[in-house]
Amino acid sequence: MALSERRARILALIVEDYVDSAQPIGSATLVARHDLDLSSATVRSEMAALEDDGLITHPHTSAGRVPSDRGYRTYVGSLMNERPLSSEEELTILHQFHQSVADLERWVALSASVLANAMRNAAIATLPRPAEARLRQLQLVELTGERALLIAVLNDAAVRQQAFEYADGLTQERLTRLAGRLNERLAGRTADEIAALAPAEGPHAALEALVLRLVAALVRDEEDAAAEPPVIEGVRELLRQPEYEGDSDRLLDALEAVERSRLRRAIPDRPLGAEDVAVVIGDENADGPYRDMSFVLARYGPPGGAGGVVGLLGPTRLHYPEAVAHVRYVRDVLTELTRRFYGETGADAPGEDR
Amino acid sequence: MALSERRARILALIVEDYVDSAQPIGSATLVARHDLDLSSATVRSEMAALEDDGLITHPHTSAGRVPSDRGYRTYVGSLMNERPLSSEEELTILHQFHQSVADLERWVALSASVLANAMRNAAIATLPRPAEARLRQLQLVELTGERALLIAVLNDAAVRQQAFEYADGLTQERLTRLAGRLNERLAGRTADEIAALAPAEGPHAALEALVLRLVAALVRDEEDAAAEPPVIEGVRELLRQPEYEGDSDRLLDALEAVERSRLRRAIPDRPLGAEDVAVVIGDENADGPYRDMSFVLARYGPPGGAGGVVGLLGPTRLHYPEAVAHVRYVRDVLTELTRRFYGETGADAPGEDR
DNA sequence: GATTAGCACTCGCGCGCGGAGAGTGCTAAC
DNA sequence: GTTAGCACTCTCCGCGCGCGAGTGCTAATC
Repeated sequence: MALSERRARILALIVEDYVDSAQPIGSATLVARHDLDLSSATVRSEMAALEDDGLITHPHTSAGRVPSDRGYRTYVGSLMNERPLSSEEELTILHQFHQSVADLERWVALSASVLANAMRNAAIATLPRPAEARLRQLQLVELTGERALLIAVLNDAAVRQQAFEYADGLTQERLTRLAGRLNERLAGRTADEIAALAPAEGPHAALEALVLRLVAALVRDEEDAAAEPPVIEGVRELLRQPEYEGDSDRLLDALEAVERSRLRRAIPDRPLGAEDVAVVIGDENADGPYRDMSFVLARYGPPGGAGGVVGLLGPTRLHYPEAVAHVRYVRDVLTELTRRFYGETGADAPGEDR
Repeated sequence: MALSERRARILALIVEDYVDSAQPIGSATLVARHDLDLSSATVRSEMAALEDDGLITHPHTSAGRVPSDRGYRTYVGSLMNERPLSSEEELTILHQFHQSVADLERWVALSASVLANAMRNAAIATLPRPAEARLRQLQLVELTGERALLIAVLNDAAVRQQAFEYADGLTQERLTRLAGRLNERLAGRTADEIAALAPAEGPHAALEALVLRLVAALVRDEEDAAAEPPVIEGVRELLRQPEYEGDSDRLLDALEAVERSRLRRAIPDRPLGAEDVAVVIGDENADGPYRDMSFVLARYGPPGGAGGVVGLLGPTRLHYPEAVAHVRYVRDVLTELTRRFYGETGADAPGEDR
């Protein structure tokens, strides 16, 4: 079903004009706008053929054409010209990162914010997750004699905490000693390894067992990419898109789509490691509210190392070339920042392949 | 300008009917619905008087009456019957807390969620802030030889972290020793006290000075109630209210109003300590997007101790009696949970008055 | 003097209609 | 294969109209 060059050109023009104008594109308008050496009648017959191929549709008989999801897919897959960012655009983006404080969590949120602003759509980003979570160090802090706080530092420099109760006389001294002993045994271990350990015999066995259980759970959570929902920015930009104008129902649907807990389930497994920038269009999405939206996603972080996902979310009517270019660039910036944050000799050195 | 009993009764009925139906209330409807021993004509003249007093208005000449902000204020201030929750309702709420894990942050979010569900409106809650932040313990963890992580546990059991760089040979051993020394000097101190300390003389003075600065900043941040924006739940419930139906512009305005960063500035200083449950109606709000919304807020947490704010956000057309009752009850639950979390002998004992 | 019945009047809302405009699909000629 | 021409289809928008809810005023009643 290879498209003739002319037909492909027309599809591309329809996509681009429609993305710009949000109006169905008629044959005459198309010819006029682009000074085509074709009559509108010819364009009409090509359009009819494109419609037979399922690449464009009619909202109704007497309206212009609109790309279908398959039309967008074809456009993204083989028709569009990637448009690398100008160095000016790159500088504008870099500038925003340089103005921010040196904090990875802030950077992740900023990435989404930058993308959202540049593309006038919603953007998402997940906090980095290590390829493999290992405990680096733990600390126990007495709170009240019956309550204590377990603090775990993981190999990716994340800090997790968990309060717990233990009826039987907690003192800071006892906790500090226990933490010291456990650190010797647990440092550098994964959740599975920690869970497999038996507590040392002795008067503190019960407390130690409790702490072991909690640590194992914290470390396991850290590996779970779905544990923390992604940040989302630019919801208002998204909802201001013409697709939602005056249509409160669709607007509320979209609002449901951008709920963080829902996004968490919708995105993470998508852009598999190597893939450059993944585009998921309309009905390629499994979950209902995303069926008329598109994701443009990329994984950031050094290969095999700690990483997350960053990208755009908008109606299927997206400026895909710009979107891909922006996501790629922001991803690269974020990868570099991640690498620098964890140190060049990062905890998760390249070479481990999962 | 004391209202006659009858006039007050009519105002109350208008408020209640309008809150229920979201439709302007006409004189005849009012009489019919409540079997009043009055003719619609009498009610009409009372309505005219209420309108002269600025307590109700007309959307247009031939429509029924709608309470004005002042009307709501009068109703809330002296007309409404407080409606304590039934024990059934209380149980439903308690049940939701008991099903959740024992984590204060979770509880705070849950409070908002419970309120939002019960009242079909948005609800907000801020994380507890101590009346006075003191350092409990700190820990230093080496990351890469040039980067390290500072972890501070505060008296309210909050854990804060901050990565930092130090060019000159960081080893875990050196950091652990420094942490031990600093803990002896800093435990129980406030931000100001920490900032005033001079680093000990010696080879580690520069590093110690750096850490001191960072710790002081972390502790100071903790006292700042505005540091962390409130959680918000039930946005969709709010936006489904009839005031926004089919009116995308108002809907987007409301969406702006529920942005966390905006809420942070809009709420915290409001419900001053002792006040029971504070109601802020419509144009009593200073910030634009809240001018046609109402807050029902309460402070939670033991008096003088760590606490935050929890409450409702909805259109001015709110079920105030139910809202106040729900906010009060959830506040009480949250206060109790906070107290229990920090221990009965909590770090911030009652008696300190700021 | 307060209350009420009666009535004219107002105004928003929903509905059907008609014309304009944009665009299509088909056919016949180039 | 391409194009001019044309009939046809639909949406959108403005208009007028009648309905219904509700008001405000007046005059009669308790």
